[in-house]
Amino acid sequence: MPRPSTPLLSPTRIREVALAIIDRDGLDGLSMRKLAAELGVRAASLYGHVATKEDLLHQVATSILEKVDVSGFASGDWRQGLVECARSYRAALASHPNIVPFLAYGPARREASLERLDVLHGALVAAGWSRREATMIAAGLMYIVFGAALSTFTSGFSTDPTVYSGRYPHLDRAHLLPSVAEELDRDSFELALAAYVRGL
Amino acid sequence: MPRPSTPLLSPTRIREVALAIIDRDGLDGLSMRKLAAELGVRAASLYGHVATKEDLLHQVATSILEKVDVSGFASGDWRQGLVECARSYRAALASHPNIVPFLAYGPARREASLERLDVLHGALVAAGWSRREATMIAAGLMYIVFGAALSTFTSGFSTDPTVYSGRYPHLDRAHLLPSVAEELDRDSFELALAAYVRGL
DNA sequence: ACGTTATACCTAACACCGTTCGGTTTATGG
DNA sequence: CCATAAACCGAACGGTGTTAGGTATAACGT
Repeated sequence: MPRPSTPLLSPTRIREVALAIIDRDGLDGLSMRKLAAELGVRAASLYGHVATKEDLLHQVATSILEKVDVSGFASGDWRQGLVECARSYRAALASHPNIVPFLAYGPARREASLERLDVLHGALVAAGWSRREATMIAAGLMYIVFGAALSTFTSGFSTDPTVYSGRYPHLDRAHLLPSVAEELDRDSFELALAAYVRGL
Repeated sequence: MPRPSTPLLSPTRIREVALAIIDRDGLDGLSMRKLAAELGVRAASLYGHVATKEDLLHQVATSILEKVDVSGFASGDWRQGLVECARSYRAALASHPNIVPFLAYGPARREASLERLDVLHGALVAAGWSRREATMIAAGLMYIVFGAALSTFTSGFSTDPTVYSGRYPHLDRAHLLPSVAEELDRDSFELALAAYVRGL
């Protein structure tokens, strides 16, 4: 199949299908050959639109990061701004959890991340924090956001009660967790966020 | 080379060299062939000692997690216990940063993690928190520990000042960060930890 | 001391991966 | 109408994790 009348591929479509595969099959489940197949194309054709697989992943990452909303700082209340910014950040990450490990890699190099970081940093400095303090406070917020988005905690529990019963005295009801994992994850995030902001 | 007089391979030696490669070349820098080569052996020989590469990574992960010390709870002061536990956890992770992304994957399934989690959970319940609260507090602590260990924040900055100057008004000194990244990372972690524990 | 067996390594191969090279056909601009 | 560039393809390269089957030796039972 040579040059078709209407192109089969576009950067946008490639990104969308790639993200869909990541959501469905995980980060390791994305291969250029599989992506091409789902686009009705062969792997080599992708390289006319994308420099490399890593480049594609960065594009997908950026498309997710761009949904983070930092307008909460407009209120002037930096604590509220911090909370709303963190919520928006986590929501963006939680909607595509499989890509978070990649997203966590060097976020400060991504333009979309830097723009938001700049707003955050500026608002903190305007509120009276020193530059260094503002950097550290923003870092701490990112710790909680990414830690929560990795969702490494509650979702890792097994649904098989025999894994825990009798072996870990204080975790003998840990098997209950997966059934309410989503709610517990959100509540844990909110608790951590509230405690952090209050403790500043 | 058939059966040598003294075995070249042992689970311990394999784990040590694997970790050394990960520390030196990153998580993606570890391949079974390279690992075998550094052990003076061919790749296939590894499979007599290790079920799979993922199995090997879990073994390495466990060997790191086992160094986490939760004895800080013996003091009876749960806040202090939380802080010391988090410090120990982060120290263990920070000494092998390249494996953290793998470590972050489902830590609650690992025996070494569960043991420590059990101690943490028990101490919080003993201090008067409900089971659910204890779970969430422990989760929040893990958010900060893993978020900080991913070190995704300060270490991601470029050393090239032109990347930032003039483009992000509040980050115009961001290029200074890498030179003091280690100290800033530690301080950011301590600040986040202190704020979190105080805010509980 | 000798034969058997299990051990600990090997070579070769499979199926997959990301990526590149050199075509082939067709849509598009002059 | 022709030249050119676009968009896709087949085939290949070197790499990956992993398996099957082979081989020589160390260790063991008699």
